[in-house]
Amino acid sequence: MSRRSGVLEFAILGLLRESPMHGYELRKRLNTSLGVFRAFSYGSLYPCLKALVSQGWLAEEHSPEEPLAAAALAGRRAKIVYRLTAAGKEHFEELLTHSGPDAWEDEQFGVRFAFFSHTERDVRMRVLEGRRSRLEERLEKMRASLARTRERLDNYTLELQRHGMESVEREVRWLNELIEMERAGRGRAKGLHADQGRDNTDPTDTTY
Amino acid sequence: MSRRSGVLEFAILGLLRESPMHGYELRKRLNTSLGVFRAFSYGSLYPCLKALVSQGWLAEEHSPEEPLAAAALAGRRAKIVYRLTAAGKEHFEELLTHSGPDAWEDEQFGVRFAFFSHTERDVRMRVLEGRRSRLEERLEKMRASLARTRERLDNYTLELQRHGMESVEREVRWLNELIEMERAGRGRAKGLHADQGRDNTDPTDTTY
DNA sequence: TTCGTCATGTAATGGGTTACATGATTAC
DNA sequence: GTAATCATGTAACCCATTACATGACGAA
Repeated sequence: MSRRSGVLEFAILGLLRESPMHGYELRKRLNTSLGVFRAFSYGSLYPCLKALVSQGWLAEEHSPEEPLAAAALAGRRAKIVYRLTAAGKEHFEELLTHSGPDAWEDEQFGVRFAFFSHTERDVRMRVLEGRRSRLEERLEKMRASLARTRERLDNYTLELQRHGMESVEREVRWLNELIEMERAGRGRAKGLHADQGRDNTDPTDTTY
Repeated sequence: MSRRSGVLEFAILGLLRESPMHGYELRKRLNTSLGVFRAFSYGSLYPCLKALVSQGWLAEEHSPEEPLAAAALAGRRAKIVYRLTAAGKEHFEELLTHSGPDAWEDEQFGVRFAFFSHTERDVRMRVLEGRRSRLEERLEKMRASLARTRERLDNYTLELQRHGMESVEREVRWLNELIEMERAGRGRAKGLHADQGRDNTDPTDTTY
């Protein structure tokens, strides 16, 4: 069995590294912390959690703070809190440092970046620069294709293309700034995660 | 049977509306004309083409310009040129005007826009405004969620979020300009597709 | 004559959603 | 008491990719 998504797995491990959570909350975080980049449904999440548990990377805790045994006997379905095991933590650390060449592809880059505060500086640089050259390569292809086909495209298609290219160029500039800052020493992240006052009581389902 | 993708189908019909093509070339166009938005593989394309044929929307033409019968007898596999049938054209026109509420979702908007020169002005306006309000709604959610969680996010996550929001804001501004232009009468598209000098002889596989 | 591109196709697999089913807890 | 939200889960399906298989054509 089953369900090894890569991004999803990575994101779950990363979020749980900060603090234990149950699935429902995990999903909300998944769809906000990771920006616009990804949105997962329960149909993906829960099976993946189970898989990670059977891998030994997560452990289930059947809500010890259960409001007492009153309901416990009647097969009452409990909140399941997931927590990263030692092995899981180790595995996540592995994934963080390894970061193969698709760490800078569209699907992965977002999640990777989201956990940069847990990532070594040199790895961060590799990923940022990898991403940048990936985008520059893409830009070149776009420019070439545009030059070849410009005159046989209608204005809307042209405008679409132009806007697309500008988006990519904009991301390149963004990466340039980030790389600059990393180089300058002040990584804009103070170091590890800011762990003050996590309360966990906010409403509203946040799927953009 | 099988393979009804929505976007892919739409794009194929739209591209073939301009001129007949065989699958291979169709794919290249798919991955350039539609900008960064989509990339399809043959594994999707060919089955879809077959399906569209059996729907009666496309017709196959087994390359009449075959360099003569010399090879024709030996079961030689021919280039298959696909052409839009009358029914297909009608169906595409249908799709263009109908444009339900997911015409302005991420998956569809790109293709829709790519064929705006075949689209009535009022439909164009509906789609552009629909897209814009979709994005504004998204922005609001992002802002709200950011306000709620700002202080417990590390700087990288924050930066990711910020950049994500800016991207959306940028697209909104782009839409504003487009809507403005549509209103001003000069739709930036002269009308129909520019049909001069289609030569069809360019190299290089263009998948960004 | 071999290499790169053109050209068409299929089966297996992957990664995800939708829709459904269930039930607890909170707020009105 | 009832509606919304919290919470967990499964099965069926969908859309697309990957890997593979096949072969023609042109240029070096």
